[in-house]
Amino acid sequence: MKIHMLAQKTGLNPPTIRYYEKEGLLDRRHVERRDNNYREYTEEAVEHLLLIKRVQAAGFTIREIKVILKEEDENKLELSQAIEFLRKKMKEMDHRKRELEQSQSLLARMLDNKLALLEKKGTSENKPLP
Amino acid sequence: MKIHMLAQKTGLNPPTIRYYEKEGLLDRRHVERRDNNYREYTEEAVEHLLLIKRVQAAGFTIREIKVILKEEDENKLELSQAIEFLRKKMKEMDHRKRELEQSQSLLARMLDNKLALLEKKGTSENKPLP
DNA sequence: ATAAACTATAAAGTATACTTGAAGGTCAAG
DNA sequence: CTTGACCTTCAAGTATACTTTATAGTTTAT
Repeated sequence: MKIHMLAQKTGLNPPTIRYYEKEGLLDRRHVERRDNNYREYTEEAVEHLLLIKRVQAAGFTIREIKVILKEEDENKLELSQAIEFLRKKMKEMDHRKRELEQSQSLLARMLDNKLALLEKKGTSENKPLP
Repeated sequence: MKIHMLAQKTGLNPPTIRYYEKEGLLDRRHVERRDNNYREYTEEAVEHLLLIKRVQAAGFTIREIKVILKEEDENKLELSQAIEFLRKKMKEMDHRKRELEQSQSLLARMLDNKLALLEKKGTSENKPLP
């Protein structure tokens, strides 16, 4: 499929996809060139980009994603490094999750405070959401 | 206390603290000027900055933090807006948490795969972490 | 009293992750 | 065979969140 189609299927736009390729996030499993120099994408590319979106939303940088998603070259040293990296990242994600939870309860308290304030200021027009 | 002290207590550095002030994240509750034009920080500033760090780690931008942490001006309209904003953000955080969890199980699978690969390639020198 | 350490401002620089713009090649339809 | 919708590359622009640099005033220690 061509870049426009892939863009539609992934919710990204063409320049972003080209940018990801330039940054090394796509390889021969996902894209090749046709005679006219147009990029031709595989179905695998769709999954790959959706995965990138998810991992990125979880707080990874593009360079980090590149490290964890790159095609395994079966090199033992790099494999060990990738494993170490993944372990480290899992810990970081635990940490981030805890921070997220703490911030969430913080926001909940702030929300309560503000709701109480609103109550106090104008009881009549106060309409809490259903 | 002066900026250097606050920096030590919060793990930020002075330029960052000045930057936050410039961006409107600190107000009269946290900082004032002395005769020599030096900033004088309150103890409240320490808590405030630590809170900013936490909320930021949870994925908020500085502008968003500014909105949720700014001193309540007791204006009903802004209050309602802040409440709406907080509700929206809580939902976003739920979403981010789910994505984090999904990414985590994804990474766990990848880790398993890589560990299996490592097994296959060289059983002798393979030392899984304790 | 003078050097070292700390403070101030303003402006420029950096990194990340894109987005936009310019200038041109390709292709399908009328 | 040209128009319009795509495709290409490369360079420059944007937003966020700082960091660094330059220049200068203030305080503290010897």
